[in-house]
This record gives sequence, C-alpha cells and structure tokens, in this order.
Amino acid sequence: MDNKTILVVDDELKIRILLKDFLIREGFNVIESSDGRHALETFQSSHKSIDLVLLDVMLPEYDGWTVCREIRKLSDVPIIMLTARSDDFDEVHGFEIGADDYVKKPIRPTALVARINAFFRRMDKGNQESKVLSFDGLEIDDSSHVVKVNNKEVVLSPKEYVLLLILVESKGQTISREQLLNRVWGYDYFGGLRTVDTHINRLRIKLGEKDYLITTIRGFGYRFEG
Amino acid sequence: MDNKTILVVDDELKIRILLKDFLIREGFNVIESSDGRHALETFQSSHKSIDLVLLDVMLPEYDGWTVCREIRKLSDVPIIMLTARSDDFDEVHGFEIGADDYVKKPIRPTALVARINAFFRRMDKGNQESKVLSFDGLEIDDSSHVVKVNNKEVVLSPKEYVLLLILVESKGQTISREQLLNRVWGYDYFGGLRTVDTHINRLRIKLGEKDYLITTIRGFGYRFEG
DNA sequence: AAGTTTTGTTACAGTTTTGTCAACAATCCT
DNA sequence: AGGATTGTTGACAAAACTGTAACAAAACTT
Repeated sequence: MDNKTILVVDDELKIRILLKDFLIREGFNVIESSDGRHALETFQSSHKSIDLVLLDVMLPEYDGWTVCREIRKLSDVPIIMLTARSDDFDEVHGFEIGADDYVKKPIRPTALVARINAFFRRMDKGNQESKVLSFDGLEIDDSSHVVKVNNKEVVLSPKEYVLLLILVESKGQTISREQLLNRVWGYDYFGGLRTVDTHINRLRIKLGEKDYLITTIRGFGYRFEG
Repeated sequence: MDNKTILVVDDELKIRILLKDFLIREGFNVIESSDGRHALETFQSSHKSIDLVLLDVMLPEYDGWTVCREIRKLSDVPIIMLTARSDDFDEVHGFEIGADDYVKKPIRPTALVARINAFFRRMDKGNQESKVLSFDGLEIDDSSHVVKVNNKEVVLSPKEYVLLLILVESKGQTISREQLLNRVWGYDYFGGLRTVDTHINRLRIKLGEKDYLITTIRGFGYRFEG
C-alpha cells in the first residue's frame, strides 16, 4: 500500500512537530502549514497529492472553519478538525461545514492514528459507493446527517443520531449499554445506564414503524438488525 | 487467563497503593515499581507479560521520559504517562518520546480505568473475529448472541446463554455443577446446586430436538457433545 | 432574556428471569 | 426387590430487567 500524504495545519510549532513525528513513524507523508492562508495556498497548489487534512480550529489569518469551507469548495478530501477545548466546538457546526471528524485536544496519538486509518480503510473499501447506509425503509446519509424512514426525513438529535450510527455500524452484533455509553457518550462519562434506555426509546419513537430494527437483547444490550 | 497485566511506576507509595487496589478490583494484574531503574529492570525481565505501563513523569534514578524511551526500544507496549504539571512542554515531550496517552494529576481512578479499558478495547478490536460455533443443527454467534437450532432462532435468557456457552467451550468434557456455578454464576455465589439442574432443564427445552447435545453424567455433572 | 430543544435522571409498572422447593422418575447398589 | 442416591420437572415467589412517562437541568435559538 502506498503512503498517504497528510496536510497538518496548526500554528503551534510544538504540536506540529509532534504530530509530524508521530505520523511519519506511522508511515504517512506529512506536509505542514502554520496558518490558514498558507494552508489554503498549499492545498490549492497540490491538492491532488493530499489524502487527508488535519486542521486546527484556532488559526491565524483564517480560522479553521473558514479553511475547511474553502477546502470543501475544491475537494472532498477527508478533513479532521482538532479542537482545543470542547466548549468552543460545536459538533453539528463542524459537520455542517463539511468536516468529516473531529478530535479534542489533548490529542491521543494512537487514537488519532486509529481514526485516520479508519478513514483510509473506509475509502479504500468503496470509493464508488456513496456514504448512504440503507436498510429496508431506513436510510442514513452520513455526509449530510439526514435520516429517512420510508423516504420521509426524520430529525434526530445529535445523541440519537450517533447512537443510531454506532448501532448500525456494528449491525447484527449485540452491544451492551456499557459499550454504548463508551462509544456514544465517551469513555469518561459516568452517568447511569438507564440513560441508554431512554435514548433508545426516543430513537425508536422517531423510527416509527421501523422501530423493530433495534432489538432488545435482554440482559445484554441492544442490536441493530441488518 | 484473560487478565491484563499492568506495570505501575510511581515513587509515591500512597499513589501506588491507590492505583494498585483500584486496578486489581477492576480485574487487572498489577506489577509495581518505585523508581526508574527498577522499572526498567522489571520490564526487561518480564516484558512479555506486561500489557500496559502506567508511568509517572517524576521518578528517582531515571525520570519518566527516560524510562519511556528505553521501554520503547524494547517494545510497543502502550504507555500512559502520569504528569503532575499540565503545561504543554510535558505533552510535547511525551509525544516525541512515544507515550500513547497522558493523564494529569490529580488522578481520578475511575477515569483512569476507563481510559485503560478504552485502550484495551481498541487493541483487541483488531484481532476480533466473529466466532460462530456450530454443531449439527446448533449455531451460536457470540457477537450477536443469536442461537439457532436447525436455522431457527431460539431466544435464550442470559443465564441460559452463558451456561450453554460454557458447556460448548469445553465440549467433550464433563463439568460439575460446582464448576458451572462458579463459571456461570460467579465465585461469590452460594446458591444450591439444584439451580443448575433447573437451568439445564430449561436450556434443553429450548434446544428442542437437539436436547441430546447436553448429556447428563450421573454423579459428576453435564457434558456437551461436540 | 425568554422560549425551545436536548439531555440526564428518576420513578414505576409490566414482564421476564431466576432461585428454591418438592414431588416424581430414574438409576444404582447390595 | 428394596432402599438409597441422583436427576428431572413443574410450581411459585422473589429479584432483575426493560419501556415509558414525567421532570428538571443544560444547551441552544431567537
């Protein structure tokens, strides 16, 4: 497999260096950029050879959102946003603008690399296929976050959407409440397990007649039927 | 057998004890070390059996960074650094050295354990194969928890499912009621042995015509015929 | 700042699961 | 055969699990 090239955009030299080192150690090629304007120029001049963009939100010249939007006008390259704190980040905002994923600082290198690899794996898998998952009567367009039941759009809240996505991504497998808490709410969330039930319930209501797609496996968790 | 072993390196006795107790309670094996030199020796002598290293930055003899670097020369074991200060220098330094994650003091044990678990989960996600056990007419898909008899799904209760799984995993061997109580109900369960009989009975009923797969070994226990 | 949506938690009722018992059946032993 | 031991099965109450509604806090909109 030939090496992928990643464009790293961050104004902090230290972070840039450490990301570069880590990515190179993982076998990627790295192009660096320290501000928004330069990043855009770099991308314009050589976007054919860039396979993924790591983009800090806070940048001089243009901020990360702007850079993201501009890049989107040129290309569908995967963009992963790096956010300093969770406060100043709005996930929905990020998705609307066209980012494919986001990673909160402080960055955990292995996690980041796992995420990057996941992207490339997904891309290699079906470059032709659109990112629309669909099962009998249920459609999930992951790029636009639109969910349809019998061709009618259903509006899901963020948590509901992620919950559904997690279930669908491991369809056929039973996932415990603990796992769902970890994957939807995060590994550092310590709320009660009943919370999952409630959200499953809300999700089912919104799925309407297709609610049977989410099965309860008593004593174990939930499962999406593919 | 499934237990992961964690090497805890910290010079403060209190913290070491705190971490050890917590980790052991969570089902990990723990090896301790109080200074850098000893940690390295320990790791060199038994790094085959160490699955993760918790490493304090400030240590006598060698400091945490040095220990980290040396361990990296030997192995790719995940390393989580415990840092007292939260300024960027530590993190950058850590990235360069090759640590996988950071946890800032003061440590919240539950959060730390969650992080460790997240790590292990991600790691053995790679070598996770959906194992489907199947015998004439009986199928057990452990990832989805679906059991089929003659291609027809059979719904088992949690206890029934685990019971069946235990039996199947040691097929051909006779397992005593005591062993079944231990492995299905847990080491700290003190119920009567008859309980096993009842559940075997219920299991057989649900297995229908395939009930002969579970044989009674009079005076000893039960056996699954593979 | 007020109103709306999302989210986490709790409470409770309906259902399933579970443990235990006791009667009954089968097997073993002398 | 007869008694003793062991296994099976049905009944039933206790415990556990889940779905749902209600409510309050938090986040987001306008």
